[in-house]
Amino acid sequence: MDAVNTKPNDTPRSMPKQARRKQLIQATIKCIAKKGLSSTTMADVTQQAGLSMGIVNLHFQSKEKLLIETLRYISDEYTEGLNKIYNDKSLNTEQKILAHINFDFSRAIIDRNKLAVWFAFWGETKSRPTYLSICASYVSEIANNLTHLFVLLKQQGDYSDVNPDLVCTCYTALSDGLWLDLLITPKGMKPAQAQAVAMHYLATQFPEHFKNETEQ
Amino acid sequence: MDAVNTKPNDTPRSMPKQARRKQLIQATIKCIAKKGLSSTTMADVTQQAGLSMGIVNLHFQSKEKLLIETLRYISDEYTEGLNKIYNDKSLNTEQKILAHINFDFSRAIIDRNKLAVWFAFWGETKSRPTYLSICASYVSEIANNLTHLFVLLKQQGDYSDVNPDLVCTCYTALSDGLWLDLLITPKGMKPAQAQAVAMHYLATQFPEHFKNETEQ
DNA sequence: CATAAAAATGAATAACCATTCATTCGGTTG
DNA sequence: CAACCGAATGAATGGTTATTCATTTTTATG
Repeated sequence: MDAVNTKPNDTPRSMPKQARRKQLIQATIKCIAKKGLSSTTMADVTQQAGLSMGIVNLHFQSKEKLLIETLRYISDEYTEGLNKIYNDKSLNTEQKILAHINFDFSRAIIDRNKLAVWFAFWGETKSRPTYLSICASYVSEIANNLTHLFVLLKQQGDYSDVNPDLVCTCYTALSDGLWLDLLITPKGMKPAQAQAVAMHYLATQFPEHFKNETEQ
Repeated sequence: MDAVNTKPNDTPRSMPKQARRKQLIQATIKCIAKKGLSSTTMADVTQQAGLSMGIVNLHFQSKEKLLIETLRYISDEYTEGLNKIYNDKSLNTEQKILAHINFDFSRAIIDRNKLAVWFAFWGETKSRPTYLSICASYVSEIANNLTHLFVLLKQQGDYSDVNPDLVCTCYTALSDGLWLDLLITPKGMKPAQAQAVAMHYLATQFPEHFKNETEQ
């Protein structure tokens, strides 16, 4: 009978519409993590948010639209975090790549609640074109940016054999797979360890820049 | 109004119980791929199987048990395929690793219907202890076997810097991430290409054994 | 303070769905 | 062929759930 409050303590009715939507989306994330996508109900979500039954339909029209906005929310959070790094003029190429990896395994991203949401939606992409197109668009955006970073880094060392496209595909897949480890073997795989695995791969491609620090 | 028949054309009532169960599990896989886990109903599954409503409860007691057996089915298919390779006396270490990779990207495994099922269940592991324990057990079984192969291969070359545990974790995560690519960007990522990415990683660790054949 | 507008409520509704079980079907046995 | 028995059927049941909307509560305005 605990944990029934995603609401920011005081939630006046005057708060902007967007804030209430965000509150409901965050409640949805918690519910999907707690009960699974297939058995989160409107009642669960609204109760988690500390609000009443009709509220979701008021703000999102339907459950399906709430789910779509939830997927969009975590996609946007991810791509915006990466874009901020990519656009940061104070970082050089190597630093941006390091920042990218740090971000991929940061608290906000590898939160198991959110990981559960990612996988739940991925599992439905085949049957929901809307989910698929949201995923396809963030995937291609990120790939473009990251590949470009690898192209730049390639020019800064003896890396004639490196294929930036391949490295981007490989790094991205590796990172997704490590997220799975963090989700299903939380006791066996810690965030720092996952990040070390990702670094290990980059060290194979850019040894002059990313020292292999694997100890033990 | 097509595709409503997973049943092996003739399905006499006399067929062994196990065969009917398998038929229903295969129908379940198709339904999860077609409609998503969250909206496959008993009616969908039984209709897909060409049978009547009550049949699932007759053979599995409940929908939940059918789903558990479906997860177990694809887990077993995967681990049994790998164990067959691992136990094949006619293969040496290098050949076993190659066979493992071939298997990971073979038709039967990267079938998008089954990939959708994997991800759907992974998305529910956080809320379903039973799903989690099934996943945890196949993960550790495979890791043990694959790590052992890397230990053996390490002894067959100048690989003193290679960490077999790390390579196993990295390869496994990479392979899972590539499955995701095959699921959500089927047009951008082909099976052969995914396999090439996996080979590319292994070539970084065991260059004497796995030549890097990346062209283009 | 009075009034209007906006936001939120939650009981009622209608649709949906897993499960049950009396009945039917098909194969086997003697 | 008759009698039997396990397998399969599918209409009926009861519980669940998304959605609606008349009502209430809160905020903004003059």
